Amino acid sequence: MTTRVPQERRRRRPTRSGVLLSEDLIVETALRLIGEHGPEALSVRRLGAALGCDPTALYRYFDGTDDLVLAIADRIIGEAMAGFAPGADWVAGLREMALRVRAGYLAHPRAAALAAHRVTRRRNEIRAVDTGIGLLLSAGFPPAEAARLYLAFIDTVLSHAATEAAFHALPRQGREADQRAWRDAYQDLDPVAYPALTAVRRELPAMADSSFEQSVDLLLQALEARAPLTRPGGSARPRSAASLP
Amino acid sequence: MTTRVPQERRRRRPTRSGVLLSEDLIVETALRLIGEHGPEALSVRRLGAALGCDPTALYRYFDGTDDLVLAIADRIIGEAMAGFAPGADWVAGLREMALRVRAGYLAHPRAAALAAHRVTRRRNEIRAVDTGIGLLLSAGFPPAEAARLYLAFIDTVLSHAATEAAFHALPRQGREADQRAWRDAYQDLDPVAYPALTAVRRELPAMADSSFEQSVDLLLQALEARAPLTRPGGSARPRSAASLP
DNA sequence: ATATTGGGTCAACCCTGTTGACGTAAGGCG
DNA sequence: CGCCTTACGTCAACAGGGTTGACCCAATAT
Repeated sequence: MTTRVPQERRRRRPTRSGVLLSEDLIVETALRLIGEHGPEALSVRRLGAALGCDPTALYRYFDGTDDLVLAIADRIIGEAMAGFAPGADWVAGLREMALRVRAGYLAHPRAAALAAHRVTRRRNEIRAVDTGIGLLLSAGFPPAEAARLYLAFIDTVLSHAATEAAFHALPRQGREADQRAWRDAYQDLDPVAYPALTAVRRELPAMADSSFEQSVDLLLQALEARAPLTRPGGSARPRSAASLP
Repeated sequence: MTTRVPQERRRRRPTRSGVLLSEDLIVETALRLIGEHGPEALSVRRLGAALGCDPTALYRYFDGTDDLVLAIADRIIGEAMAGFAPGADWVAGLREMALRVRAGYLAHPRAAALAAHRVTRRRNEIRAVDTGIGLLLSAGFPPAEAARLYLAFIDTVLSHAATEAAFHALPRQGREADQRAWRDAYQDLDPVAYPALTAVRRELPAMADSSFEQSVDLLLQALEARAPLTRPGGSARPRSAASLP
């Protein structure tokens, strides 16, 4: 497994350009690079150039690109969940949690696309799991069901966020092509071969939009319907009238 | 500018090693390559070597790596949906569709990691979209809502499948380590700092299991609750009976 | 039989991540 | 204060990636 840098770095030596490298500085610069010049700007060489050091100097701080990406991912999770304090309404809490995770990933699409399907098992992730399961427990779900439902919830949120991030991480060309596809390729179809597509033809351009919130809403609706306790916030959303008492 | 090969290829010319190239042969070889040696084994050069042709010959059939990946994705969809004929029960139809897509991606776990997040805009995908939207229309949803809900449905299915495929694509070592993590790393936690995790401690090993079916069930439950028409199959939802003892 | 052109080949360019050797300066220690 | 160790920044090099343009042969259309 990754032989990470053991402890506090004591000895510092400025680079040729006078910069004092540090793990934090490298991660921050990597995120800035991605934010400014697009997802494909993250490479060891470019990162070295942005830091004003030799690219290979980064290998003194990280075992490789993978290790660096994990460090970035850890920071993203920390940023996303920073200051999150759920209230009494567990449905609203889960929804905000979903939106925070999604925003965190979308803020750094390339890093997210690389680290999306990975279980970090680090502090920030553990804290998030505790928070999420806590919300389901507060809804009255017994422990076993709370754990299972949380898994379904977070897997849905994470995999959707990963999908969106992966799309944003595509090179500009492919991204636009994918969006255009719903207007172009799906428009002139044989009505006999594709009756359903023909029926919803005018709605297809909207398929380029994100389904994240729609999916989360559907999931939360189902969770609320199954919850042993009614939630404190009351039924602010129209669909919950159909839920069980 | 995707200048895809217009129609049937008429002129054939064997490569130096005597192989007759074709779009199908290239895609099949790519899938075999990925299945045998992992996703990183897919490169234009290696694929050329496996086919017994010059690497750049592939550019006569695909605009680039991206185009090839889309063709691979579409073939996986085609394999998964082959022979699928939904009955009157639209919920059951969507569920089978979900399971088929999942099985298709799991059959090629390593290719799925590359392909699952893309819009192929090819024949097999278009047919699948038509089928799925058709099922929602048969449930009585108006066109706009059918399109939006289908997007949420298929995005959930695809992104979950991608997550699972990515896990299955891990080397055996890392997979077992990930599963052990739920027993090990999440077991000895500070009960004060992580109360919820402590409460569900005995259920955590189950977190290593898949949440695919659970998530699909939740989604279908929400869809059924919103459907204008009651479904022909009756309301014998497997969920309530399938809940844990 | 000849003209056309699809498409396989080759060389070249610029990008990537990663490694090993090298040397310099920082910091502990006498 | 000055040595000695070693952290770490630098450099050169390697192997592999995608993609392009020129070249030219042969398969087909006429």
